[in-house]
Amino acid sequence: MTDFQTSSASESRAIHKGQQTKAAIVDAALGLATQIGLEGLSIGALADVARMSKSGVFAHFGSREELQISVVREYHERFEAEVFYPAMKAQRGLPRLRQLFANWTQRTSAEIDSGCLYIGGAAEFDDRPGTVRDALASSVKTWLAAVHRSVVQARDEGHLDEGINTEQMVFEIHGLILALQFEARFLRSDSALRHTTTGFDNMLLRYGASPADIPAVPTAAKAHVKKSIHPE
Amino acid sequence: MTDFQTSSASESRAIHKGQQTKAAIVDAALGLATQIGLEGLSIGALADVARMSKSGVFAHFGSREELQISVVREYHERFEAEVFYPAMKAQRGLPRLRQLFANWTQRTSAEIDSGCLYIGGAAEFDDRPGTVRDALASSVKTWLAAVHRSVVQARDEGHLDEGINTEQMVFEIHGLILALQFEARFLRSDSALRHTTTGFDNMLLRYGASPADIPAVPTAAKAHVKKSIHPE
DNA sequence: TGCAAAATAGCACGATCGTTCTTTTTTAGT
DNA sequence: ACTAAAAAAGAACGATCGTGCTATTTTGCA
Repeated sequence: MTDFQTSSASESRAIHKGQQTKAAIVDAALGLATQIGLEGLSIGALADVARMSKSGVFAHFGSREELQISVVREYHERFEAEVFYPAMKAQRGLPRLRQLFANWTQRTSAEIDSGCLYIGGAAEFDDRPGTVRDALASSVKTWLAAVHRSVVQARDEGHLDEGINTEQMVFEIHGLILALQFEARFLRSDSALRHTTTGFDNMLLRYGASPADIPAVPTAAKAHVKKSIHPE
Repeated sequence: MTDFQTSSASESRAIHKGQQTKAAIVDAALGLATQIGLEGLSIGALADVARMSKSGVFAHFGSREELQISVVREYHERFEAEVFYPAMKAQRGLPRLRQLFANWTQRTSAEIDSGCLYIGGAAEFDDRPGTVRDALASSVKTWLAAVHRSVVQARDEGHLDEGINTEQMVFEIHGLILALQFEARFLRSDSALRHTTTGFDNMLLRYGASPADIPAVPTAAKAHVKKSIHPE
C-alpha cells in the first residue's frame, strides 16, 4: 500500500497506547525534519517538542537511524495521500498528469514552513550511504516511477505525441519542481510558481498536447504566437 | 572581483604565514562541506583533516559561522574561475551561453565526491536565517544574474527570438541543472547527463535558436523530426 | 642573532549528542 | 481491584560540539 499503486484494504491496529504516542512522536519528528533536515533531527530536541523524556522517545525506535527511517516512511505516506491518490480521481491520461503535477507543485511551494523531505534528503544523503539513504531513494524512485506511468498513459491515450521520450519528459518535470523549491523557498522569489506552471504548459505543448487542453495563462500577454511559444 | 563580472587586477598579499595556512584550512573545509554539508562541518573534524589543533583552526575564524562564510566565499571564487570566466572566452551570445551551461553541467555532474555547495546549502538553509544563508543566497543570486545576462545577450545578438521571457528561460535552465544533480548524484542515474543536454538543446530550439547551431545529439535517433522535437 | 609579534597548541568549560541501564508510572486484561 | 506487562522517566556513560583562556612555538624583521 505504500507503493503509489491504487490498492485498498488497510488495518488500524491501535491495540496498545504506545502506537498512538509513537505516531505523535513521528508526526513531531516529521515537522522537525522538514525544517532542519533529517540529519539535524536530534532526539533531545524531539523530546522537547513531544513533551517527553529523551529515553521515552528513544525507546520507541531503538536507534536514531530507525527514527529517521520512520520519518521517511511517514512522509512517503503523506505524500501519497496528498499528491498521488487525489490525482487518481482525475481522468486517465493528460488530465491525471496535470492534476499530479498541480498537486506536486502545491505541496512543494504552498507549505510555508516545511520543505520537501525528498529534496532536502537528497542533498543531505547523496554522499552518505546507509539505510536512511536507501529508504529515501526507494521512496523517491517509487514516486518518479508513478509520474512516469502517468506520462506513458497520457501518451497511450493519444494526449501526447506517440514518439516522445517519456523518461526525458519526467526528468524535465522533475527539474521544474526542483527549481520551484529552490527559488521559492531559498531565494524567496515570488515568481517561481508562475515560472513553474508556465514551464509545464510550454512542455505539454512541446510534447504534443493539443493546445485546447492547455488553459490560457492568466497574464496580459496575448500577441506572442509566432512559431514558438513565448508567454509573458 | 567576486561578482561574476569581467574585471581584472588582483593582489596577492601573503605577507604573513598565517594567510597560507588559513587558505589550506579553507581548502580542506570546502572539501568537507561539499561532502557532509555546511551544517555538518565541524571544527574538530576539520582540525583532524588539516593536521592541526582545534584551537589552531578556530583562531583563524573566531567563530564557526565565519568559517562557514569563508567556505562559501571560497566556493564562489572557484565556481567563478571554473565555470564563469572560461565561458567568457566564447563568442558573445549563444556560443557563450552554451559554454556557460556546459561548464555548469560538468561542474555539477563530473566531480565524483563533491556535490554543489549551492544546491546542498539551499536545502540546508532555506529555513535557517542568518549570515551564512545570506552569503549563500547572495552568491547564488549573483550567479543566476550572470546566466540571465548571458541569455539577454544571446537574445540581443539575434541568436534567440526577441520576444522570449528571459527569466523564464533561466528558471528552466536552473531546473535542468538541479535535476542533474538530484538524479546523477543521489539516484545514481547514468542517463541524467544525457537528459540534461537533450533538455537544453530542446530548450534552445524552443526559444528560437537556429537548428544549425544545435549540434546533433550523438545517439541513434534520426527520424523524429515532426513538428515537435522528440529526440531519443 | 635577538625580540616582539604572530601563529599554534593545550586545556578546560558547559552543552548536547546517541545510547544503556534501572526505576517508576501507566496501561490493559482478569 | 489486582496484577502482569507495557510505557515512560531518570540518571549516567563517553564522545563531540563551539568557544574561551593561557602557554608554547614559530615567524619575520631590526
